Amino acid sequence: MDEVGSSSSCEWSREQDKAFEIALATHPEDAVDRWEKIAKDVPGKTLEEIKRHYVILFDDIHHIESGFVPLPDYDSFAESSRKRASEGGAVKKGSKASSSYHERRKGVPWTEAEHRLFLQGVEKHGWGDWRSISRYSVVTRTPTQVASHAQKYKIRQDSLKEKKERKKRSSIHDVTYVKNGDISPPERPITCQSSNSAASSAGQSAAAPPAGIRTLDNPPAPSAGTHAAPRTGQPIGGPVVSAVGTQVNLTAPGNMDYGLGPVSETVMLGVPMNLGPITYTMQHTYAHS
DNA sequence: CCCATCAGCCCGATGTCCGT
DNA sequence: ACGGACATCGGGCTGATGGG
Repeated sequence: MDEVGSSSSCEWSREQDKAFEIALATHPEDAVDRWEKIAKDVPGKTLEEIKRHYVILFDDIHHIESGFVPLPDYDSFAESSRKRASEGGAVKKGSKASSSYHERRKGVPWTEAEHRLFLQGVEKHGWGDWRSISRYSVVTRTPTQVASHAQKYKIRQDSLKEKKERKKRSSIHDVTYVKNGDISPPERPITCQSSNSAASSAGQSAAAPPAGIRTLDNPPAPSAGTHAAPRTGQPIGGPVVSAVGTQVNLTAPGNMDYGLGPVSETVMLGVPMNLGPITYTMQHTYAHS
């Protein structure tokens, strides 16, 4: 499995990697002639190379999950955070993380693809079975990471329900109309302010049905308003929209949101995929060094 | 002992305020 | 109008804890 970096004959460019991942997602496991199709989608790679790459990838993830592979060298991250800390001056409030050598790893934002897989995994394995979800659905994440993501996801959903009709952060712009001299904020701001909170609470409630946890069943209606002023690097709108970070390179409908309905159940279950900005290939490189 | 859950910390991004 | 400072929020990671 250490061939990734070493076997120059089968060097994979970033583009090829991406094409490979997308092809994996496009052609489900049970697809007829799956590998032929995938090979066709990845320029410059033969069927054999495709298969080998898949095995390597799968192996890597398995090894990483199993803890056999030393984690990527996060020293660079640690270095930068250390630098930041020192630049910022005082170390923050008695952080127990001040165990000098143990710097917190920098988080890799969840991609929309991962989150979709997560939702599918929940659907398939049930809420709480993070291990199975990690193993068969979101293979790019450890059970712990899945659980952590789920925790935040749940909190997010709860808060959305709780705050469906009120903004977290008040603003003078919340006042958008006056009713019979009674100056009161509207049930929900009409402003198309695209702050996370606004977009997800106000915007979402305007555009989508009440955010139930199972958003797969709750596709938000298209809303020009919420999508009008996207925040850089953030998927727009939708109940779970801010659960994930940045730049999703999926070719998807314009208003694709997390948990947005008809994700084909056949899409990529149990297949390593890292659409979006996640640089797992990098991690594998580490793993193979 | 393993795993799930919870709580808290940390950091980056964004919104708002305020001085110029 | 613009830009900096500060406040707030969201998301990811980690440690503690409890249950099977």
